[in-house]
Amino acid sequence: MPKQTFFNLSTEKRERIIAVALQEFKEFDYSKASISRIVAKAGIAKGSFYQYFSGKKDLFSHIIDLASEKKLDYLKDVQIGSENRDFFELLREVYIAGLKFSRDYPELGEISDNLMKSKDEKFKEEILGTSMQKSDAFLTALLQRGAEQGELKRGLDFRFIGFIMTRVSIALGEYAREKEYSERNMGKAIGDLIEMFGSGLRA
Amino acid sequence: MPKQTFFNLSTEKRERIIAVALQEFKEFDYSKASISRIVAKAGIAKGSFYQYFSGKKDLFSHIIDLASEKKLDYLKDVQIGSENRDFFELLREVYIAGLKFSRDYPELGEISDNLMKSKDEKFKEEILGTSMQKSDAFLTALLQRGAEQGELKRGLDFRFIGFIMTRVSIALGEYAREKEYSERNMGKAIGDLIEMFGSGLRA
Amino acid sequence: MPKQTFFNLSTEKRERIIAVALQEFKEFDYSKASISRIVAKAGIAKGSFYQYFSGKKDLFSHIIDLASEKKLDYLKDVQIGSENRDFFELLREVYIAGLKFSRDYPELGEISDNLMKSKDEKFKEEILGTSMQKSDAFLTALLQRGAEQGELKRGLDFRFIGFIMTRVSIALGEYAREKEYSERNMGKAIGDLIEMFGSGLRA
Amino acid sequence: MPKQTFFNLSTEKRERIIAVALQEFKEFDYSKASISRIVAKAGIAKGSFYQYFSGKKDLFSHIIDLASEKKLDYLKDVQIGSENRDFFELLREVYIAGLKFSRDYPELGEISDNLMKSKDEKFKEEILGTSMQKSDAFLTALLQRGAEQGELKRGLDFRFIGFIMTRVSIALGEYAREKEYSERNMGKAIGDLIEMFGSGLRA
DNA sequence: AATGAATGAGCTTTCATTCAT
DNA sequence: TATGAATGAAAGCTCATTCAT
Repeated sequence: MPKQTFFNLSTEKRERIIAVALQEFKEFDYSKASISRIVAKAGIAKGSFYQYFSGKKDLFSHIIDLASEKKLDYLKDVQIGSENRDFFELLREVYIAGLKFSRDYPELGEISDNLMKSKDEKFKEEILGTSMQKSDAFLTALLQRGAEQGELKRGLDFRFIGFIMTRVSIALGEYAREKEYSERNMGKAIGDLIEMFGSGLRA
Repeated sequence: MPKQTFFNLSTEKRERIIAVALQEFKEFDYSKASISRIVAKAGIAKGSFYQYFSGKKDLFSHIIDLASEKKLDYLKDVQIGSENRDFFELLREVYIAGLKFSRDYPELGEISDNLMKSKDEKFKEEILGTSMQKSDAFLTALLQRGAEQGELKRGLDFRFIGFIMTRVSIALGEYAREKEYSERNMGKAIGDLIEMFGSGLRA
Repeated sequence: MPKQTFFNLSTEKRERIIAVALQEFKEFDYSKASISRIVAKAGIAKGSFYQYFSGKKDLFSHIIDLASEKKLDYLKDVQIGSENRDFFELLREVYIAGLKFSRDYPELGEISDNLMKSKDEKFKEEILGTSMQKSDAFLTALLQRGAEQGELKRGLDFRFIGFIMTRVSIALGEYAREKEYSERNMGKAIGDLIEMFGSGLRA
Repeated sequence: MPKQTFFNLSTEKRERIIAVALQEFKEFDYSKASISRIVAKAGIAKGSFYQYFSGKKDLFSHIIDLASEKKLDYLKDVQIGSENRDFFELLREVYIAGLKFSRDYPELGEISDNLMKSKDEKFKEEILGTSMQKSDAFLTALLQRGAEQGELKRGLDFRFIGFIMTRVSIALGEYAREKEYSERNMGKAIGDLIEMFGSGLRA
């Protein structure tokens, strides 16, 4: 958590720092990202940085928090609650929500995806902390409910399928970023995906 | 490529060095991996290391080569050529081959998967070089053939589906490593996967 | 160019660093000169050095700049412009200026002379950059003017003579440093030199 | 001095080693020259090198000895002894001898010139040892004799003039190497030089 | 005599973090 | 609160020389 001093800053300065940090963490992975570069680009003193944040990890953690928060905003739109929703429809909406988040906050999307792919589990947990990727929980919960409502085949290992679906979600974001996918094509890709998950690829 | 001196080493020493390096690259990503640590653990002099390899990249590159080589050994078993093979059967075999590779060479598997997930495309290409992940080509070729033989639904974006299948393949390895999946469970997971790709998850 | 941080340092510290660096580059040639030794002698942290300079070359380059600057100060006293100046009188003054510079800044003199003698032309140009040894230009210009005003024998290869005169100028500095030449003897040596250049050594 | 083992080598091998070493010391100054590179190019084992020479310095020293020896051969042709030789004629011959040596043994010439220009007096003496640049002695002796025979102006500081003439001799070699001076132009340059030393440059 | 692997002190450079003002 | 100089451990790498065979 940033120190109070950070929140006392003018909005302009605070946002400037975050914007620069986003650029940095987008361009370089955590260990390569440089505090020196960040303070230089943000136009603040080195010492000041350490008055706002306890260190590099604190800043990164804060950014991941921002990402989780924003992503959750998009996921909130998915009306999971209502009774008669089809699982695959919901899944489509979850994927669409993820893509919209990625489109609107490309840096946040890329940074948090990269964290998700990180192999350093200890670090990952340290950073994600309690916020522990709500979106994963989302998918797992969805799957669970689908199973309970009998929408899904019996006998599947849902933990495994959940794991796969999460990775696919991340892959979807990557694909979108790589190919600069248009809204229309994104729809097509997601369509293919849902089709695949729903009734398979077999002719 | 390691220098000739490396290959002149006793098998014991050569394998010791590789084993230590595998541990290091498994634990740390490329930039954090430390030659100092490696030579200390392997019990060789710093200077000796540089008589064997031209540098850190050379060592890493060699390890990736070993991984590609081993993985290819496993993929060779997949009889893609024979006429009447069903696409999904082949896919299952490819996934199984990948998992067997991961089981038998867990460090190689993890290290090369991590490289595949790296966002530094330039570095990736530099390291993979010509060997350019034969396994990806494998999946894409498979998909292509399946489409041509009319085994797959029409209208799918195969580039996208290929991208997803590759990620899923990587995820499969990760899952296996994480959960120390038994042979039996691995079969189950792959079964679920093929079922999903084939006829979907819908009840 | 040193970084701004270097110029922000207290005069005492800045001069201490330069003094130590002068000693180092005087004693060792560029490639043998050691930053480790310099920081140790100057009593600063390794990291600090790299806050002041971008690297060894930067420091060396700065020292050469100082030398050029100082030397130019001395050459400015030579009134080349005035009409009726005899070439050999001017030459004497140029040599005297060089010697005074060498006397007042022996380390700068030695270091820049050594650079001039270096065979690594690429490195030389990189370091000298635009400042490209103003003193050489000085001698060549002088010679040119002398020739035009008919003060010099016809038919001489002035490029060659200029080359020789520059080397002699450097040799003069070396001689002075080696022999700890007194003011008086320096005058004598230069007198001999001018006599030689002017009317030869023949009895 | 090389060890006896070196002289036991076949002429072919010995000469190959020397040829490679010449190339190396010509291209790099002493401290930058690399034994590893030399043995690689010469196609001998590292250990072998240390059976021929006690170290880098020994090899370098041997090369300088070769240079002194060869140069002396050329200087022997200058008939200093005969009574009626004019000093400036002899000087011309000395310079010509030097240039011929440089032309016939360009590497030896460049290497020994570079050593002469070195600032590390201790190293220089260590290397030159007793052979202590016979050519310098030559020039000084010449000057001495010229003075005694009344061919030179009185009152000159001969030690200084000798120093200068030696440097000029070195400069001459450099100039020849740099400009790929033809035999004819070399003659012209030396002519200018002798004219300068003899009766000066003044019109 | 020949080999070439082994050595290790030394190099330049980086960077998150601390601390005095 | 803001500043930016100070820090030092650690990195990758080089190379003349030694040593065991």
